[in-house]
Amino acid sequence: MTKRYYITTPIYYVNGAPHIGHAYTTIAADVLARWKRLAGYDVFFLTGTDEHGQKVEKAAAEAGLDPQSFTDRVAADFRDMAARMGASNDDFIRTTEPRHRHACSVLWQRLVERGEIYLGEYQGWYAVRDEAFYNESELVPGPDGTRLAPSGAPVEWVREPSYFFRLSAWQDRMLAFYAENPDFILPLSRRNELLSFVRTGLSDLSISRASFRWGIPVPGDPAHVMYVWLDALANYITAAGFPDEADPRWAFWPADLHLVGKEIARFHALYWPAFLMAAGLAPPKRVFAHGWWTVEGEKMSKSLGNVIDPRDLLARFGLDPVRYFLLREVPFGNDGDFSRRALITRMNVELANDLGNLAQRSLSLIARHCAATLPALPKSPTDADNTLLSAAAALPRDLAGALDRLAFSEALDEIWKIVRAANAYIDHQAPWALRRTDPPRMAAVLRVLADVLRIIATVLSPFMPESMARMLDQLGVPPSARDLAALAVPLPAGTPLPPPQAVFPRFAEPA
RNA sequence: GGCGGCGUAGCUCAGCGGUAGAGCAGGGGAAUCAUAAUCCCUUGGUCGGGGGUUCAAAUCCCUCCGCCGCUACCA
Repeated sequence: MTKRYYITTPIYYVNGAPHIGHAYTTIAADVLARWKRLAGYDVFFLTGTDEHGQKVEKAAAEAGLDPQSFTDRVAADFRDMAARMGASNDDFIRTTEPRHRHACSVLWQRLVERGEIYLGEYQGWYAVRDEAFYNESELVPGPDGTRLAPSGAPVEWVREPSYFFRLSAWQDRMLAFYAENPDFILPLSRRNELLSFVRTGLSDLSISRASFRWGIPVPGDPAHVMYVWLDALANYITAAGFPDEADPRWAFWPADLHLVGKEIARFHALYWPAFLMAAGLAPPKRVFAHGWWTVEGEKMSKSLGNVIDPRDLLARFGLDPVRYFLLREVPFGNDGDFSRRALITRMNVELANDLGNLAQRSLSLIARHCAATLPALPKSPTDADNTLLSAAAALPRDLAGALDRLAFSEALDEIWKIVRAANAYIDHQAPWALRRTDPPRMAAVLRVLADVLRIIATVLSPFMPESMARMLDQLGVPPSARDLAALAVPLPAGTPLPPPQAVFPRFAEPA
């Protein structure tokens, strides 16, 4: 039976350019997708763009473009970002595509048929200047006693017809769902927030707008377009072939994991499963909300001018070090700080010194003293050999555990324990000294190192695909033998190895 | 206001009932195969303040101080 794994990033809202936060989600999802493929799963990895809504309509107008041309341009930019981040996504969905408009319409109709949608009236304090509704509690008193929006804009009480989703009827069923699926929304802090939100009571959700046009029309009532979140969330089933349940991709539903930023946890962990269950569809298995990055200790903002285009980072530091840093520096789920200094330290200490140099010193000795071919495994391995080899051999299993919990930084920490152990091993064994006293033992030591490096490079390949492919090249591992299962089969002694080349050069500060 | 979380070595954090841990940074030594990288040893903390429970508390309870998140339609 095929093991399947369906993972998604959010679809990114196209009213701004891609920044480090988008890259972060995409990279994390990519690592999991690659890891699952390595472990033998049939993976479907989806990313894309969310292109409807009033903000997009407005941003397009400001850019002097019609909405479709505008979204075409920005969507292309996000697609480029994903590719440059090394994302191995199997599909890239845009909510303006016909397949998605169709899926949304069918989903809507199903909700109507099941009595989950009704036509009502949306009312509230509306600020024309902000084009936004505000809560009573958010309003501030104006100078002449009138109410004002937090922005200072005047507000008026507005009523407009709107379709509603009967969310209030789902409160108990959602609480039961969370109780039955304690790991549905992670990390735990987000689960607590969500539970307390649901317990305080759910109101019905307005799911259509009549005040602008840029969206998917409500079936049977073209004066309304669908609420952007209903539209956006549905992308995850559109891409799985909905409503065509004969589509091979439908076998991937329900999704194993929706990776999201913490700001959109509620949409994915409450509204989305409620919509799905209301439509008679299975909810996703898990939602994980990661944290936010500050830059050099400051919140990212356009006015501070510190918004980083991830592609600028690649140009300066290279793709793999950036991927490594983002997942190593901060426990996934926490907020973190992106600092140039911290990145350079990790590049130089962990990538160049610890791992890069370990490979270089081991491979140089093999190249020079073993006729550039892979030595044979030790005939009678020592305790030191066995300790190191078995610790390395345990990595795939240990990492599977950590990665199932999305503990990327823990996983990398586990790997680095082995890297340090291997550096201690080579120092203690001193193969450069054995060369004179005991050449067969030198060869055995070097083979142990080569095998340990092979395991390390294999399990690290989801994190740093390009660099680890080069390392595996140098270790003589054929492309067909680079998954977890292949680790069980030792490479034949005598395999010719190419000349070693540094995989992670030290980063020198430009003068 | 309500609900939840955090405050542990210079820095980033782990530990969550049994007399303080990791990485980085700092100090000393070894080695010289290697990207002057590595290895070994080591200096740092009355675990935010106070009170309590316990034979025993970073670890449980109370309280105070300081931060932070959520509190409905806003990626």
